[in-house]
Formats: sequence, structure tokens, C-alpha cells
Amino acid sequence: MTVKALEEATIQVLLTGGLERLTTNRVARRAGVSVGTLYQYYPNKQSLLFALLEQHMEKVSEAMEAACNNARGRPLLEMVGEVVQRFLDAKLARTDISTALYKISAKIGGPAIVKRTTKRSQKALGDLIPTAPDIAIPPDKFAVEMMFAAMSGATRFVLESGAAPAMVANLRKHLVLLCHSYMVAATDQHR
Amino acid sequence: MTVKALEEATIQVLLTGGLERLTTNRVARRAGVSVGTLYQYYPNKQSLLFALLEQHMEKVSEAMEAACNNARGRPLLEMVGEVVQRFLDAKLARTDISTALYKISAKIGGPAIVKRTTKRSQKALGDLIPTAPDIAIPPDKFAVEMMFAAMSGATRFVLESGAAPAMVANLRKHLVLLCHSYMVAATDQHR
Amino acid sequence: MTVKALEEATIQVLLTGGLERLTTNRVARRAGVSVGTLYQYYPNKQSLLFALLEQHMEKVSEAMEAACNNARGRPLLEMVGEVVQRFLDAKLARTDISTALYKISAKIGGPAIVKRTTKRSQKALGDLIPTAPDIAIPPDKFAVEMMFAAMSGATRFVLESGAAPAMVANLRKHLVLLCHSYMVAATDQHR
Amino acid sequence: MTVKALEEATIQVLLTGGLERLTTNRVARRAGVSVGTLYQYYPNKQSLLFALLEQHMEKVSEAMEAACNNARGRPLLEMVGEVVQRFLDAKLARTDISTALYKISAKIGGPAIVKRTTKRSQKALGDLIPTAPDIAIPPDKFAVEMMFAAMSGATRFVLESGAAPAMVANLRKHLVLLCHSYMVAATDQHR
DNA sequence: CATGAATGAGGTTTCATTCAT
DNA sequence: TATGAATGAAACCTCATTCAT
Repeated sequence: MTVKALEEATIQVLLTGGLERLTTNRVARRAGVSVGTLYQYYPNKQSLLFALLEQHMEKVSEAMEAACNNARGRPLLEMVGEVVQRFLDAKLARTDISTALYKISAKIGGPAIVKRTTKRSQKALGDLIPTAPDIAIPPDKFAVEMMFAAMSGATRFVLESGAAPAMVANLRKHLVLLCHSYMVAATDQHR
Repeated sequence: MTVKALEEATIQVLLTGGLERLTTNRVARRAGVSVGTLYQYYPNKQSLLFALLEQHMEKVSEAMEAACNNARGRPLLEMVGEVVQRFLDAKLARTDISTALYKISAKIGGPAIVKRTTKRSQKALGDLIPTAPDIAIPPDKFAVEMMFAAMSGATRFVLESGAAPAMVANLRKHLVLLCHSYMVAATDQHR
Repeated sequence: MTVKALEEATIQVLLTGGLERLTTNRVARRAGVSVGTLYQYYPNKQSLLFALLEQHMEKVSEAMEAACNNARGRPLLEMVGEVVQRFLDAKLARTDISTALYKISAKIGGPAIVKRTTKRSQKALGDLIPTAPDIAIPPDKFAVEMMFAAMSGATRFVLESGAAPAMVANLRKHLVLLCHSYMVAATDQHR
Repeated sequence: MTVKALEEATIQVLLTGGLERLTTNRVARRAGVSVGTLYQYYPNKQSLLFALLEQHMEKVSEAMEAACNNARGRPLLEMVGEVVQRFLDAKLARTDISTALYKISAKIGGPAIVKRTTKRSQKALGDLIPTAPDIAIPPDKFAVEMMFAAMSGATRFVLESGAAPAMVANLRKHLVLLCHSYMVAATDQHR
């Protein structure tokens, strides 16, 4: 419960003050506890941020895996639709958290965590796509990585430029278009 | 010349020590000058990083604009090929710089600079695409933004996961595929 | 019994972690109880250490007094032998405790306790020596203090430099030699 | 110069407040500089204390070596007189420093430094004693170590119990007596 | 222009101690 | 009596910035 409060407080502080205003004392005060309490749950500031990022990435990974399980054997367009839908739902459930975490992901062990959790999503995607009945040849491994990179990267890019709510609807539609057309091209035997 | 040394030193420090090891004293020492000298050229630490990021984005913007000028009136595939080529050349000329800058772009006014320079690239792209003779209807504004977001985002994603040189070749090829197939889909009247 | 465990834990923590690792929480955990329990037996950290040191000094004092009672009227060499023997037995019974306590004696009211318990030993010694049948004149007060200082100081010095077991045997023999020859010199009328 | 001020301030703070009142901020303020300055000369608090102790021990070692050089070939009593004299001069030149350093020697790497510098003194003594014309056999190595331990230990003991100036004169005289009679006993063939 | 010693606000972290359960 | 989460004062240390030389 205290942990929950600390995590929430961290997000809030991150959003209002940015990374350089994020002090352990400030986080604790915002959470309504003392610094000492914070340090009873996290050995240091880094680990607090780390845990936050890891948790978020975990959720995204799970959403991706669930989507992939759901979509097996369905036509490519439906597949991509399902995957993009769930991915964005997870990322945008708390836009504030996503945005806040982008700010620190480089500062802390970001890339490392991202790499690890990314692997899971790419694996799930790689297993899914070949089950589509309407593709000529299975895409190579890099194409799947690329699709995920484009999804993640474009989403980040949009969020960081201050996503207006209208944009999000657009993002959803166009991300499907982007991923689907790319997958078609990548699984086309005439390529 | 001193400025050049300071900029280079900043990149080096950033790459070896990460963001938290980046101190003005360290940068100055690495550049072979004293802190005082650093402050003769930059009013504060922020401005040093800011200048670095702006410079880099400027180069990318220029490359994009040049590519767009070059490609006017040519078929869509050639257009996309040219644009992706130049974009990646600019981004990857100094992989180290790109990677280093990703680390700070959030810390400093990153998003602001990115937003501004991004506008230029998107404008150039938006003017270019409709000149392709082989498209049905001109893409809407958001599609162009989306394409640029996918390009930038995917590239960032790949670089941050520790780009192996082999991957870069793949990136080039697939980025063309991705952008082209998306533009085709986005300018298809049946959509 | 809990008290015993706490005292033992304190020694252990002191030996493994040094003075700066000695925290009340750590001591309690090591003793298998909670901090709260520690504070039920000792009003504060200081008093815990104080009690430990006092107890140890008490034992040494008692050993000295017992030795002095035993040796009354016997020749000087036997006297010194007895005293040194008992003193070292008390000090070395638990080499670890002695060593651990040296580390804190300065931190807490060390000198004060030492002074007080030292007085007792010096008094006992001062009463003892003149009963030796083989001395010319009784030693002056300072000589007795000096002998005790040399005994204690040399022992501490040896223990702090990481007493090898072989050294301890040597220490015993040489301490007798040292004290005896000094007492002879100090009680020689030709001085 | 700043370093000198910091060292002096450390001693002062140590004497007035004890070890637990010794904070880097306090030391810096007392020295008339800011904390930052302190940290430009010492990487951390420990190293400040370490340097102080090392310096002091160095002086004592040098005094001992000088005394040993001076006393070669002279009768044992003169030797011991010279050595004790110089040793005490070095230790008591600044009684305050000696006393202050005893308080921290255990806290910091005390024993390690003491061990190292002690070696030098023992070596010098070990080379000196056999040159005395009036001894029967050379003392064994442990006897020399013992003598030094007794000197150092007794001096510490006396200083820690709040050396009255009158005591110092007594200490000088009795230390000579103690060391001399012990050395005679240790080099006596009838032993 | 260049230097680099000095500054000091402020951040992270520790730990003796309390008190409601 | 025992527990252990919570407290918060205070310690150590960093580093952007200044300014006399």
C-alpha cells in the first residue's frame, strides 16, 4: 500500500517537475510518508525508477502476448488490428506513466530493460504471423523486429510531441495500416 | 576550435560515463581546457547540451530537405529510397553522437527542439510526396507525420538496442520497404 | 538470556563489520530479536556498548584483585607471574571481545570507565608489592601505575596488530620479564 | 596552506567535540573554508583522518630512526635514554594531536598504519641494540617488539587518562627505567 | 582569453529511536 | 513483552558556477 503510494507519487513528481526535480524527499512527501520509509522499500533512488519502468514494460509485454494468443490463425489484417489495439491500450492506459517513463528510461538502465521485455514481444509476434492463412511466405526475423520497432518508436514519437486525444484515434488507425502494409510487403513472394 | 573540442569531449564523456558522469569539469578536462574556458563559450551546462542536440537535429533536417528537393517528381519508391538513404546517412554518420544525444534529449529541452526541427522535415515530405506521378491521391497530413515518426522511432529503437553493423544494412532496406508500402496504402483511393 | 544474545551479537557485528556497521537494527537482527526488544533492555545504543565495556573491565579488575590476594607475601617474581597470568587470562579469554572493545572504547565513555576500573587494579597492586619479602624499598605510586600501564598498553598493542597464537605465549613470558625487571629496578635502593 | 588549515581544524574539532562531532562541514567551517574546498583536497572524510594519522606516525618513525642513528655503539642506558627521549618528544610535541588521534585510530585504518610505521621503528631498534658494548647477548626479535609495544602502550595509557604535566616528567624517567631494565634482562645470558 | 581554487545549496542516504498493534 | 514500519534530523558528498589572478 505504501509502495503503491510511492509509485504513484513518483509518476506525479516526474510529470510535474521533470527528472531533475525528482528527489527522493519530494517523492516521499508527495506519497505522504517520510524519506526513511521510501528507503525501506527501495534500496536507492535508481531502483525506484527501475522498478517503475520494469513494471510498465511488463504490462506491455503481457498485453502483446495475450493479443498474439488471441489472434492465432486469423487473417493478417485482423492479427495486426488485434496486436496494435492491445499494444496501444497498454501504452495509453496511463499516458502520463508512459510519458513520464520515457523521460527516465535513458537515465536508468532503460535500454537494458527494454531490450529484455522487447524480446518477449518479438518472440510472440514471430510465432504469430506465420499462422496467418493469407500470407505467401513467413517474414524473416528482422522484419518482425522492425515492425515492433516501428510500433514502439512511432508511438513514443507521437506521445513525446504531446499527443492530443484526437491524434490517438489517428495513431490507432494508421499504426494498423502501417504494420499491415509492411507485413504484406515483407511476406510477399515477389519481393 | 576550442568549441569543437568541447563538443567532442561532451560526446565522449556522455558515451563513456553516461549522463550522471557528465559534469562541466569533466568535459573541460577531457577537452584539455579549464572549466572557466568552457563558461566562456557556453553560459551554462544546459546550453552546451542544447547546442549539441540542436546542431545534430539541424543536420538531419538539412539532409531531409536536400533529399526532398532531389526527389521531386520521381516515382514513389525512388522518393522513399532517397529520403531514407539521406536520413540514415545523417543519423548514422556518427552513431556515437546519435546514441549519446538520445540520452540527454529528455533531460534538456529535447522534445521542444525535436518538435521544431521535425516540423521542417514533415513540411518537406508533405510537399514532396504529392509530386510522385504514381500515386492515386495525396496522403493526408497525419500520414506523412506518421511516416516520419516511424522512421525516426524505429531508427532510435534499433540504435538504442545496440545496433550491430549488420543490422544497419537491414535497417536501410526494411525502412524503405516499410515507408514505401505504407505510403502506397495511404495514397490508395480504395482505402 | 535475550540480554546475553544481544551482547554476543554486538561483539559479532563489531568484529565482522567494524564500528561503522554497528547499528542497533543489525545487532537486533543478529540476536534474533527486533529492534524494539533491544530498546526494552537498553535505553539507547550508547548504553549497550557501555555495559559491554564495563562488564569486560569488571572481569579484568576482579581477576587482578584475586591474583593480588593470592600472591601476598610471596617473592616478587612469583607475584608478578601470578598477576600477569591472571591478567592475560582475563584479557585473552575472549580475544575477540577484547579486540572488539578496543574499537569502541574511545567512541563511548571509554577512558572514564577504564580510569575507574584501572584505579581498583592499581590499588590492589600497590597493596601487594610491598608484601614481597625480597624487595629493598616499596615502589612509589607512579611506578605501580606505570607497570599496569605497560601491561595493559603492550597487550593492547599486540592484540591490535593481529595477535598470532604463537605471539601470545611469547607475550606471557616477556610480560613477566618486563614487569619483574622493572619492579626490581623500581624497588632498588640504589636508584 | 588550505591543507594546513584543514588539518589543524580537524585536530581542534576532534579535541573539542570528539569523534561523533567531527563532521566535514564543521571541519571546513572551522578552517575558514567551505566543504567543497575540503573535498578538493581529500576524496572523503576517512582520507582526511587517515592522512592525519599517517603524518603523525611518520614523524614518530623518523624521530625513532634519528635516535637510533645517534645512539649506535653507546652503552645501553644511554641508548635507551636517547630513544625514549626522542620518542616522547615526538609524541608529546603536540599532546593534543596524539590524544585526538588515539580517538580515531581504531575507527579508520588505524591498526594498519600503526603496523606499517611500527615496523620501521622496530627495525631501527633491532639494529641498534646489538651495537651496545655492555650487553651479553643480542635480544631476540620479539623482545625488541615488546619494548616498543610497552613504550607506545604505556604512553598511550598515560595520555588517555589525562596526562597532568607533572606526570610527563615521571613518564620520561620511568620509561627509561622500564625499557632499560627490561633490555638488560632480555640480554642477560643467565636468563 | 584562460585558469582553477573556492563556493555552498541541495541531493542521497543512514540509523537511532518511537509507538501502535 | 515483543514487534517492525515509520520517522526525520543530520551526515556525507557533488557539481554548476564564479572570479581574482
